[in-house]
Order: sequence, then structure tokens, then C-alpha cells
Amino acid sequence: MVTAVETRRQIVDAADSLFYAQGFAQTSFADIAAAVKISRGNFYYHFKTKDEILDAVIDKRLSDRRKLLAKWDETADGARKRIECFVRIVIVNQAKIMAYGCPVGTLTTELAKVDHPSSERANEIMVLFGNWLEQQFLELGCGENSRDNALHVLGWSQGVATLAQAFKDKAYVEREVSKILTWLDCIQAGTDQNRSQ
Amino acid sequence: MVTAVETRRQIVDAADSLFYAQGFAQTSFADIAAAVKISRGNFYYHFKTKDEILDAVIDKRLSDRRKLLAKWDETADGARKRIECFVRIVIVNQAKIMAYGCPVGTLTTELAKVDHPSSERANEIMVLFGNWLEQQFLELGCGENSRDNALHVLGWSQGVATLAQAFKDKAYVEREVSKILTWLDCIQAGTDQNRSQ
DNA sequence: GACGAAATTGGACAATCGTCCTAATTCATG
DNA sequence: CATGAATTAGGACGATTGTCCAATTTCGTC
Repeated sequence: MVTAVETRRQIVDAADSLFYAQGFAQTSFADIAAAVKISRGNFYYHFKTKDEILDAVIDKRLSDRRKLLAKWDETADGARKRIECFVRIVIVNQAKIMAYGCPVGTLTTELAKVDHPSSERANEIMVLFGNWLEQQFLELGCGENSRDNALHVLGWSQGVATLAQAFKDKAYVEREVSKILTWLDCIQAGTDQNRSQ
Repeated sequence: MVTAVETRRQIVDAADSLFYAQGFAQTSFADIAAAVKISRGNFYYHFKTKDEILDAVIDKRLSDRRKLLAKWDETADGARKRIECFVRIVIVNQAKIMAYGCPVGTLTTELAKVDHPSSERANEIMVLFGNWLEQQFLELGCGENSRDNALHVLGWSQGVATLAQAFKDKAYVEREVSKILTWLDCIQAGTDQNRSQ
């Protein structure tokens, strides 16, 4: 049975991948149609405009990231380990990052450049990570420095992704992960006096 | 007198700005023509293809950056102050970075995504900064850590630019500059025993 | 001032873009 | 099996893209 919901989901999935791999502007209706094996005209039934697809993709990404963070909240015990989960994405997703960069950063950058109406909405994914990281640093006892530390780690991830894509250097990514984890230890030692290490 | 060289220079200048503000793919011949106040057809006389304009823009950017680095090599005394010059670009060019991101990072990202033939050439601007920074760290006495430190600062700049564009937060940029300068002091103190501070 | 090269113009071109509409098909329900 | 709604297919549309060419204008040189 072919429902509209299922087809719509396939379109959004394909658009998500293609927007990531090629960029939003470079991806045409024909590209997505070919990926889903559906006629171009069929799009209009599910989405009135290309921007509507973009909004759906952003919604999906927001949902996916929320689920990922919730999983980390459950499985990893302690804020320190949860931050480490975030940091290690650049290693887990290394191959894709080297090919296409960071899915979040590259989209926000592209949309901000052309002042796209959905630019702010795309930024919310960045905000989501920022707030989650801030929460972790608060639990770590960083107090008013939590926001700064959160943005520091978030910015770090964007920088690593950009250079990873440019230089395709696995060792660099791993070194940077080590560096930020060491920094994390310093932060922890400096703010939490109850810990010996 | 209207020479071909002068017109060509105007085209490259306009393309440089537009590629930065809108992205390479989003910028059409018509856009550049309107900026230079020249007929669209005239382009073919100066450039056979759009990719040729891109190559010329990359050459210009490479040349501009080389001049900038040479200026820093002359004016700023000591590697520490030269690195600080690099770091402070994110403050000097704050307005443009918040609007369009980093000119180097956004271009390399865009070209790498679509596997553009000039992608590698665009990366050379990133390499240029990387090698220059490495040289500064060598002079600072970082030895074999110089390359790592250079990529660390380069990645830092990319991360700051990405988040600056997303959040448009001046205070964040300034805090990050302070943080990286503090880090720089630690590096210096750790590698150079002759200094008391 | 006339000549030829240099430089510019405006438009033709095929392809592709996002958008939109109509006809055909699929499918659940009676 | 018949009916009507849901879903899909295929193509038309105007606009825009990069490319290319022929005709025109500009300009230095004799």
C-alpha cells in the first residue's frame, strides 16, 4: 500500500541526504525525484514549493538530533561522558564530514549567505546543540561559564569539520579530539573542587 | 582609456565580492555584469567559462592573502604578535564574517561539496595560512608541535567564523579571541623556557 | 582622417530551473 | 464490481542559466 505519508517521508529522506551532499541550492527537484524514483510533477502534490521541502528537512534534522541527544542523556552517565559523546561525532562521522563537511554548519552557512527565509529555523539546530552543551557544563559545575564553554565546544566542532573537509586528515581530527578532551579535564578540575582529578 | 586588463580586473573584483556574499553557484554572469556595468556577452571576450572566472578569483585571493601575510611579516615584530594579527582578523572583519562567514572556509566548503575541479586550488588558500602559521610557531620554538598548533589556530578561526555567522554574537567572538590568546601564552610558556611569563 | 586591431554590445541557443495543471492510475469503501 | 477520493505521471509554462556568435563601436597608429 502506498500512502502519502510514506512517499512524503521518502522525499524528505532523499532531500535530507542530497541537501547535505550537494547543498540546498545545487539540489534540484529532478535530483530528488530520481532518488525517490517518482515523477517530478508528483512533488507538487506533497510540497508546494522547494522551500517547503527545506522546512521539512530542517524539521527532520531537528527531530533526529533531539533523539540523538536524548539517547546520550540516557546511555552516558555523567555530563563529562555526554560531552565526550558530542565531541566524538567528528570521529564517528569522519568519512561523511571529510566529504561534505558538517551537516549543520554547512546548511546554516549556505542559508545565511543568501538570507534565506528558513535561515533562522536552520540555526535552531545549532541552538539545540548549544543549549544541550550548556546544560552539560552546568551539571559539570561550570556555573556562569557554562554558556561560554558550550559555544567553545560547538565552535570547535565546526572548525574541525571545516578543516577535515579541506585537508582530509584523519590524524588531525583525532589530535583535535584529544586536545578538546584535555581542555575538558582542565575545565573540570578548575571548577569542581570535589574531584581529585 | 579602456584596456582589456582593466576590465578584466573589474570583473574579477566584482566576482570576488559576489562569490563571497552569495556563493559561487548562486552568482550568475548577469549578477557580475550588473555589478561591473558591462554586457553579459562581453564576458566571453575576457573569460571563456565561469570556471575561468573562479580560477581568476582564487588567484586574486591567494595573491591578496600573500600580501597580507607579507605585511604582517614586516610590521609585526615577533611570531607571537604575528599570530595575534591572524587571530584578530575575526574581529577586524567581524561585520562581513557575521554576514557571509569566512571567505576562505565558505568557498572551500562549497567547492568540496560538489567536487569542483578548482576545489584543490581553493584549498591552497587554507594551506597558505596553515604554512604561514606553522612558520610562526616554529619561530616560537614549538618544534614538531608547530604543525599541530598551526592547524589548531586555523581550525579555531573557522569555527569562530561559522558560529559568528549563525549567532551574530559579537561578545562570543571577543571571548574566543581572548581564549585563544591565553592558549597561545600557555604554549609559549611551555615551549620557551627563557621567558618568565 | 583612414585603417585595422581591440573591445563591447545585444541577442540567439539549448538546457535546466521551480512551478503548475490536467489526465491517468491506484486504492479503499460501498 | 462500481464509485469517488487519493495519489501519481507527464508535460507545459515562463524565467534563468552558461555559452557562443555576429555586428558594432572604440581606439591607437599610420
